[in-house]
Amino acid sequence: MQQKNLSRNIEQYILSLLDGELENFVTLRRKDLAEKFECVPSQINYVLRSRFRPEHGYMIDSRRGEHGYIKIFRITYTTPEEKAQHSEDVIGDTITLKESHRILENLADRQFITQRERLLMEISLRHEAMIMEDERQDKREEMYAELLKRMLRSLMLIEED
Amino acid sequence: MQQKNLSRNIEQYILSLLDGELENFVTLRRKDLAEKFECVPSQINYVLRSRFRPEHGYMIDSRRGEHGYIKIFRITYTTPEEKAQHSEDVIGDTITLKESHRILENLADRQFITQRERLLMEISLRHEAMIMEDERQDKREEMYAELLKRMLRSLMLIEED
DNA sequence: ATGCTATTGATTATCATTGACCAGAAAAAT
DNA sequence: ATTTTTCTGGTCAATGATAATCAATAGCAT
Repeated sequence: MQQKNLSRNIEQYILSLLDGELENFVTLRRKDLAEKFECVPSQINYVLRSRFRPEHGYMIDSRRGEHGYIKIFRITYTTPEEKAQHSEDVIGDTITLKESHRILENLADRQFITQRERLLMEISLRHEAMIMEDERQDKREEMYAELLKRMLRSLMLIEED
Repeated sequence: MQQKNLSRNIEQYILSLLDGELENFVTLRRKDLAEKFECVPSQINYVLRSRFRPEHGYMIDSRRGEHGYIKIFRITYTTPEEKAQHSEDVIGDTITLKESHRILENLADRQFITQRERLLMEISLRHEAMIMEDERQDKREEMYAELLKRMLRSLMLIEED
């Protein structure tokens, strides 16, 4: 019997635990969680792997055997520089448009950026991709104009944040 | 048997869903929508691609597999079309970086855009300018990464407005 | 006739669930 | 002190359920 939105439910549960904590981490047992959600233990690993990695803003520490545990940390930043560095780490040296989209989605979900800002960045990336395709050297100013127009048009049509 | 105005009907349906929402987004399933309109699922992708891109003021999040979904965000207002038109008039068909800078400064002063948004656009324009200079065809992904990093780093480092 | 827009279906990619098997730590047995 | 057992959590591959992409047509407006 499959459950509905099992992964999502487990994710929400973990997040609620974190919110309830004074600390920025929560400790739990894989076995117990699996029992609570009536699923196989490896389901927990799947949720952690797909939703609680550093690129999502979390880190995991765990231990096996007797008194085993899983400890989930919410990554916090003390300085803006740390935040910036984290973004750079997540992006790496190369990135696809698809990966960019995923990152922006995540940042917007976590409210690090507004939807407007996300929109701007999506547009810029797409525009850049478009440019790289047909490689014209001249017409630079037309290109600046086009990009700026796209961005402003989008912004003008939306509400303030 | 092809339908008439299929894409347009789907577009209208999605827009009506968005209008009916208190939120600025709507979640739907591609499969269901395709069934409702008695068309192949990929038709939905066509509609999204041709009418709900970031350039149109919309953004899409989606997931595949079990409990997959498509989430459509509306960033745009329908009303201030004149505002957008005004921007386009001001920019014209060509523009220099210097002129762009002045326009953005002015827009920020008048609080049509936030300082963060202005920054994003300045960065995109400069980056685009840089790209056009040395004309390399490959290394696209490095370029996306570089632009995105610049934008995010900048956003993270400035104070909130 | 040409070029843009729309439709379709085959193929590919991604997400979620499950269970069999692997690895490590502590307790128990020797 | 060493070995064995037990009690954890981790990894991986198979499967099924979606959504995305791509290329081939078809329709339509100019």
